[in-house]
Amino acid sequence: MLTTRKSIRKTVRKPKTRKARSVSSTGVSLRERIRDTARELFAREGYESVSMRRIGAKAGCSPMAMYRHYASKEELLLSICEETFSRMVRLVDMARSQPGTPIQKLRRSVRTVIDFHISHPNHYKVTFMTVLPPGPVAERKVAIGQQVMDRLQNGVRDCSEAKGLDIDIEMTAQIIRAAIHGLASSLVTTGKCYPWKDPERMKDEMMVLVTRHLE
Amino acid sequence: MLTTRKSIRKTVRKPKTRKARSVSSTGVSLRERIRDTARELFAREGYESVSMRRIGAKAGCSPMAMYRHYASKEELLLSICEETFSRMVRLVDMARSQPGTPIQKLRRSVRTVIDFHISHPNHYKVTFMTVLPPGPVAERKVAIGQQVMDRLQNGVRDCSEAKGLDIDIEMTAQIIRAAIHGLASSLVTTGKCYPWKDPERMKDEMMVLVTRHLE
DNA sequence: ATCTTATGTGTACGGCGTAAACATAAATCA
DNA sequence: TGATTTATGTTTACGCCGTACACATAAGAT
Repeated sequence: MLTTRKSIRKTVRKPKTRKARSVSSTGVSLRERIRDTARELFAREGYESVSMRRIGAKAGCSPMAMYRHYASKEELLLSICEETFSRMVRLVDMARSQPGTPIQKLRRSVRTVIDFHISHPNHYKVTFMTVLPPGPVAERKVAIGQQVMDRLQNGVRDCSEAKGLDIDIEMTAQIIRAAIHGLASSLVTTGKCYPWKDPERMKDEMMVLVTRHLE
Repeated sequence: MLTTRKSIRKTVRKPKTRKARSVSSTGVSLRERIRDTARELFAREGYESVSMRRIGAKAGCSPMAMYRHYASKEELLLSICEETFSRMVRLVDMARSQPGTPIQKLRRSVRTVIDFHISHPNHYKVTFMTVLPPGPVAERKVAIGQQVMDRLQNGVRDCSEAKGLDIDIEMTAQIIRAAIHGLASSLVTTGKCYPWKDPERMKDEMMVLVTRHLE
């Protein structure tokens, strides 16, 4: 309800409570409305095809209003990516905190992430299928995404240590990551227009394939 | 040497031999120069970050000259994708025509495609990591890419029939495709900036993982 | 009440993709 | 050969784009 935000361009100030000027009847701040609108448009029409002007029109503000909340169109995109990554981290942490053997936890993590991507194609498309031009913003995105990889690697390490396996933990994690993205991108991009044989079974088979040597 | 091209906007005419006007001393037509320049720039800076004006400047022609060879910026991109796909098809066909058992041929195909992607990151980035906005051009791209999938599926079918296996051919091919792209995109995007553990072994392990149940 | 800060709008600029009109070299035909 | 047609280039111009900048005003803080 009381959404507090400090300016993005000025230095940090004492974060006293301050209500946003225009909080709609739904209780959603303009900042969130902009991000939600942008995510939907970016996913449906592609980052570069969507103009700030159109986002503003759909979110109900002037184009320049968005620059009070996001320094640029790129930063707006990055903010969506950050949200996606933080959700992924949360999902993986939850999956690993549930009871089970290390291999069960790892597979649950992988499965959870895949399902998250499939059921949130907008997040996936914007976060993983949008290439933003090389530069500082792109590098920040990579750094943030690394948090998920760290979790994945820890899951593999647990399996390895529990069974005393002699495997390359880093490489195994990277193969799993590649499998997840290969699957997710294939399913998300083609969507319903391509006759996938049985997505659920495909997910299971792929997951088992890349983790079989851990059990 | 004698590069013949008919107009892209006028109706078909009798295709008599006709030399292009400006074939540089290298024997490379303007059309090829534009495509090569565009591929390099698209791969390095991203499709949307590169303007037709800049491509023209680097290729040595006016911006509008390119519209005599490609109907739009999108069609220019599609032309690069077509080139990539046709090379992939050629590579897979070669790999399958060499002697060997079906499984050997399949693995050789997969390995060849992966290596092609890794050693031609520009082609890969432009063809597979550039999302062009939904529309007729995007659909044509999917249709063309299907040719490669057909080859892959045939390779899987050969394995299945040779051994009398009871597997889902279509799904297996799709899993292999997903694995290829997961690996290629991971390796190509992060390039040398990420400390991959041992790309060659990673390729081998992944390839074996997704084809093990075929031998 | 006054001051400060947060958050909105209006206007303007340089760059974009490309339509339209024009120019001319090359090929074809008489 | 000269005339005509076709292929292939340039110039100009239009309507969008991201966003810098200047300004307006609402919401605490004092």
